[in-house]
Amino acid sequence: MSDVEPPRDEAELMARARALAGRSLAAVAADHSVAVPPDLRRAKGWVGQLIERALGATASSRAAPDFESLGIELKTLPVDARGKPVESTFVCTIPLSEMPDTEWTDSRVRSKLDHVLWVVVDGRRSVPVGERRIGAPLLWRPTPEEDAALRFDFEELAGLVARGRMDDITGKLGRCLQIRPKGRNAAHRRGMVDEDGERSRTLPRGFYLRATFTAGILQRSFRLPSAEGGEPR
Amino acid sequence: MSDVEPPRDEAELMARARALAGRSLAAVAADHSVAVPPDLRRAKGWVGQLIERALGATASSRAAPDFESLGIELKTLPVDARGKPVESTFVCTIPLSEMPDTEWTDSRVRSKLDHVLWVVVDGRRSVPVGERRIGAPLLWRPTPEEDAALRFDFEELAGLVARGRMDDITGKLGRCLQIRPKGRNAAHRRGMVDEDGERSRTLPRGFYLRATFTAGILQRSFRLPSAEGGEPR
DNA sequence: TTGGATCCATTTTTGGATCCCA
DNA sequence: TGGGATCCAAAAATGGATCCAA
Repeated sequence: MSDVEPPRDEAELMARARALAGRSLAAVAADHSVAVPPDLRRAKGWVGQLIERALGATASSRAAPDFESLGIELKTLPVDARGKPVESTFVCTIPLSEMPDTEWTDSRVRSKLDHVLWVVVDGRRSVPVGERRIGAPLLWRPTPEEDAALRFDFEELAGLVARGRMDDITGKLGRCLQIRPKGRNAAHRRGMVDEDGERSRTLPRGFYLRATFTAGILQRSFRLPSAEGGEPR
Repeated sequence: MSDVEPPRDEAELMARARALAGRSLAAVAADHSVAVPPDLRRAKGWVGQLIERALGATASSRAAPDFESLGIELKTLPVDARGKPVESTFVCTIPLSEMPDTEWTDSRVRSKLDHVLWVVVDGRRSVPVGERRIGAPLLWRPTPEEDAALRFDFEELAGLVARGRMDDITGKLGRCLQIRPKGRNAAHRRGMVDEDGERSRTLPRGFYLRATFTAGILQRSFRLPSAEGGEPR
């Protein structure tokens, strides 16, 4: 069971994901002969990579959906005791040179988010990594409202990037989509050459979904369909 | 006695509250190894937090009643020499984004006020904080008349908030429930983005009960049931 | 007396910084 | 370097309210 074949179709993928629900990370790691780290400080992408293996994602293939033939992206989503995301979700790095002439509709952000398999995982630091359990999977496509909200933020941010105002960009911008540093460390710089042939070096950054946005996805998918009753309290 | 367990039921809570009646704040503070401030200018919530401890309220746990399992909210009520409240009572902050689609019945204000344990405390500034005595506790639920009055004010205020007229709101509105600033200082602003993507920054505000309203609660509970005779004077 | 202004403690949220692997 | 993300110090919000000039 150490190497899993890519799922042949959506149904097979979802069946596998549902089979993981309720299992501990230690159990799944054992299935694939993977060692469990004591904590995630030195193994930040460990959970995501474990789930990739377990579901047969085309391992770390670049610039392509995790399930290439299905066009589906995999994202693990760490949550707290109440099921709320505890972290923002990385989407993709900023293709600086492409940004100026890319519309939302054919942007990387949008194609990454077009079809996502969210796998909820216990993200409580108080629980040892191996004992954390995998939760329900959710196959998601943005609703028209979600797409519009993402587009709104994207256009604002893309506008700044296109006008070369990279240094005016902070993580504070964007209601659901934000831009934050993404790289080895703060000293690291990425070179680029702009449209006028000017060279500059900027901090590498990426697009992230705010936790409030992913919380909304989970709410709408898990709360509404299940319970008729209103809000608690 | 430094850490008090949450009361198991209403009877236990009331027994504890009655046991505090007549005691000085210094005495209760000593029981819990808490230092008494010289005055409340720099320790505005001190009395409330002391009583929380003494009664075993789920210490500073947020967005939940003070006595969670009992569904009871704790409020200290500072009074003058004649037993009249000297201050308005803070209820909750305004959830700006929720206001437009919240009815009185399931508003935060109403759920906060649904069941309140009022603990009367000497609030005279002429008396050193430590020497001020705790008064009688009163477990209260709004009467139909009180609920109707609160609802009337709430609906007027909520209407203004919903229509975005935040800047027309002053503390003068509302006969029993009012909206006043609540925050670090007058310069502080809280950002929000409305449904149309418009950004605005408004002064943080909260709902408060006017002192005349809480005075009425005390009157009706303490005066009428005890004395058959008419009004004094 | 009132209502705009302010103060503290504590929890929650943020967003800049950082880590591993292929 | 890009893709998998989490860390964690600092900021902001929340709940406890009272202050004080007009």
